[in-house]
Amino acid sequence: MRPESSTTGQIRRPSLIEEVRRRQILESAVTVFAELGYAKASLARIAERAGISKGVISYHFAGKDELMERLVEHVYAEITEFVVPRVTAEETVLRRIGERIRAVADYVRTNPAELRALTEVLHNLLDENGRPVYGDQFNESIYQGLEAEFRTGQASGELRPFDTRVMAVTVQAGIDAMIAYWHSYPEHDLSAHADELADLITHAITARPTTSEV
Amino acid sequence: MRPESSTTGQIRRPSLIEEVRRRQILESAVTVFAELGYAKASLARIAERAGISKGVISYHFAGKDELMERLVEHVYAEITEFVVPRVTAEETVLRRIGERIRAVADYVRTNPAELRALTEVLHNLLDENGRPVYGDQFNESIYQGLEAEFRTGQASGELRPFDTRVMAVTVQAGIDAMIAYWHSYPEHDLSAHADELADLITHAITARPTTSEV
Amino acid sequence: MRPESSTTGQIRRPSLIEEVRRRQILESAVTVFAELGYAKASLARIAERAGISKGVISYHFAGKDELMERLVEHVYAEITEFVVPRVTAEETVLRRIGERIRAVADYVRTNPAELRALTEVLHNLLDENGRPVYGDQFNESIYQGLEAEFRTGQASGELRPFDTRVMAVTVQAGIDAMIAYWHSYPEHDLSAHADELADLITHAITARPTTSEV
Amino acid sequence: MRPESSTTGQIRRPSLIEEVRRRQILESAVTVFAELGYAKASLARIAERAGISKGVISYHFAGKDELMERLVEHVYAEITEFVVPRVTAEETVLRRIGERIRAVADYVRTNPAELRALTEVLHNLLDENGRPVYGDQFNESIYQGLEAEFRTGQASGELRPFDTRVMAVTVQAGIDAMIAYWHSYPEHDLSAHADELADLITHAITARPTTSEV
DNA sequence: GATGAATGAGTTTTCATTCAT
DNA sequence: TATGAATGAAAACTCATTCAT
Repeated sequence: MRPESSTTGQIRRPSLIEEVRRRQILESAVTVFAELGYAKASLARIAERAGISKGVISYHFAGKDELMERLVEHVYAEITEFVVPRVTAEETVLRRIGERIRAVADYVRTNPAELRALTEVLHNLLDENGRPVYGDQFNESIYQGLEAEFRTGQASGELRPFDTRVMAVTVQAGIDAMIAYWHSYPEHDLSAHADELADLITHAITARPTTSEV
Repeated sequence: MRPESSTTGQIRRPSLIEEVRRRQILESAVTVFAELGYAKASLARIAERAGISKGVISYHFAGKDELMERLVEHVYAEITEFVVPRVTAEETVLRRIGERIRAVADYVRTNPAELRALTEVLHNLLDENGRPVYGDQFNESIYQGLEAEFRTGQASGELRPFDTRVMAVTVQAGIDAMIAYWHSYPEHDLSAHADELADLITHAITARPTTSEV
Repeated sequence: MRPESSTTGQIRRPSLIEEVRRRQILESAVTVFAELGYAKASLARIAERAGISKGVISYHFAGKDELMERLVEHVYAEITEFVVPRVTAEETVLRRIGERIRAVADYVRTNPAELRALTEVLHNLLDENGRPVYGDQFNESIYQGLEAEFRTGQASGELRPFDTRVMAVTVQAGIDAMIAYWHSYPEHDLSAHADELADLITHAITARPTTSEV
Repeated sequence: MRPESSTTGQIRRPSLIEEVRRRQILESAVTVFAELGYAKASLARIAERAGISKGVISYHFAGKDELMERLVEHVYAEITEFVVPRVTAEETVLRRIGERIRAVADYVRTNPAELRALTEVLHNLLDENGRPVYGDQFNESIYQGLEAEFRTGQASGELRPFDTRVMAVTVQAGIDAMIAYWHSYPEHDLSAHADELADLITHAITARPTTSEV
């Protein structure tokens, strides 16, 4: 058993070697979840992929659930680290939205498995009561970030009035769908899709005279 | 074993009682997939919910995979039956798009389990090689239907020029996300979301002078 | 999965063949618990002894815990069925106590494994909070039966005054120890022990002038 | 590995620090066996309780079995040290028996975990052939001590004639049951039980005219 | 002396599937 | 047609033990 907490109640600082092992296990888990999907991603296969025995996983993680939670954190942190600097470097709301889309596309092209694994876990992991662990609680922070952008743009007159929550949900859905589509059709031009999606959203949100008649 | 084909080589016409049983099983399956999620939906639980023994399922379906494929067909047919007449009754492209969104929202409000179950199976079912059975191949017909609409509108000048495939993927993603969001937050106003989403898409696709600068 | 309850909520009447299987499994379990002790009595070994696969046990019992609870009931019922008629046939308190002891000794000589298995489970089975499932709640009914006897005898003047609870605990302990001793030393004369124990208890409980000076 | 014997063949004299460690481990083991029971008392939990790593236990004890054997010795020695002086201070057989009972009760009230842990190991520890390590071989010395007392009393006429082995087994069982009962019902008056038990045994063994008719 | 790390056997349980009746 | 019964593989997890540092 990995010493989770000492009798002094201090948080144990993980040793270097442990850090390496955990990372290695997480990366195997990413591969396996991405390739085999949630339902077939067993600890045995993750261990096999990592070239270690099953027990090692149990040693470093309290259980499969903790492993998956760490996986989510790990991938999410990695994406954020990649995307956020590129977004904040832009100066207008429209450019920031567009850059967000392109940055995610770039990340996904470089790390094709990561986001797939993240999605698998996010969509399927249930808590002990059968409710999704990351229902939309997970997306919530993304939505709030987008809504803040939208409100800024609406205040400045750059953007038209619209329901920011619906827009946020839809924009994020468009990004996710772009990725899923590319996963299904790897020969699809991801960059072009990203540019087109950015343009689509620009049309949807920018202020200008229009007559909705749907 | 259920006689799949007679010695005469004819396709066996399912008896009435068989049809009833299959429908009963499929409906139990829908409930169980919706409530428990893909990973926890076992044949035992589906049988229990239907009040029958597990063997019956094996008798009427070749296996769990076939049951899931029939479930997908069953729900998809049901949705289509509900949505298509409402869409085709509309006369402009914009109204048809809007009606499609609202019809799906109405369906989902009346049959909350159906689409959830469909999503679970669609997202998770893999073939014997571990590839998604319904990658985006499943969405393909939806995309093509939307693209046809878009091209009609573009030809008539009603819609601006854009990549119809990206638009189709994004519109369908917006609809799916609307449903998923409502599943997470049942108190969310689904009708308002549908209207807002229709408006959003209208802005994104209608022709008018604009200067994209994203 | 064994159909535990139908949708009608009726208690399922176990079929004959199921009854036979359950009895067979319980008897294998008795043997294994008696021979290997609680800690080494695994479902695998019980199945092996019964010549069936592990799955069969899971089919007929909800889990290892239910199996053990059924084992306790099974053995306890068997002993009671054997002992009670012999005890109730006697007419004085002293003879009933003596007959109880001898009857248990006779039972144990005929069924050497049963009581050993019972003791193993009784002593070791813990509930989910780590408390003994059959703490003394199990002995409680035995104690109360003995106390009723004692009070009857005390009321009639046949027995001297004493704390009936302590006496009940001690008498039962004497019986259990007799059995355990015989298990350790199979060549020990169990009948003679039973007679001697009956005599011992007779001295301890009968009314007559005495001067306690311990 | 701990050097069990040097190359000179001498028995290694354990260093002070080693002695301390072993005692610390044994005391943690006592706590864990008492609280969790035999089946759930793992080396991991013992190490955790002691605030050390599992490896330390392996260093100081050849294995879990040796640890348990040392635990038995340790607790047994402690009890003996506590009980024997009080017993030998008494001058008649009856008083020595009574004092033995009361001393054990006093010990157990002061050290509630010790005897519980002892019982757990005694009842469950098996040798490599699956036989109990401490069948009644462990009780043998206790029985012999009691039998010596009884024979002394019988020789002096203080006690009536009876089978000393059966009496020894029963007296020891009465003591063990007293403790177990108190463990189950901590609010039970242990001292009163001890006095009553002593009285009970006095009646059972003292010489006086009686007509056994059981 | 002590530790963290790793192993591999063994545990219970779940499950899709098969089959005789 | 339907059922109860059985199977065997695979799952997650626990554990005593070993070993390099």
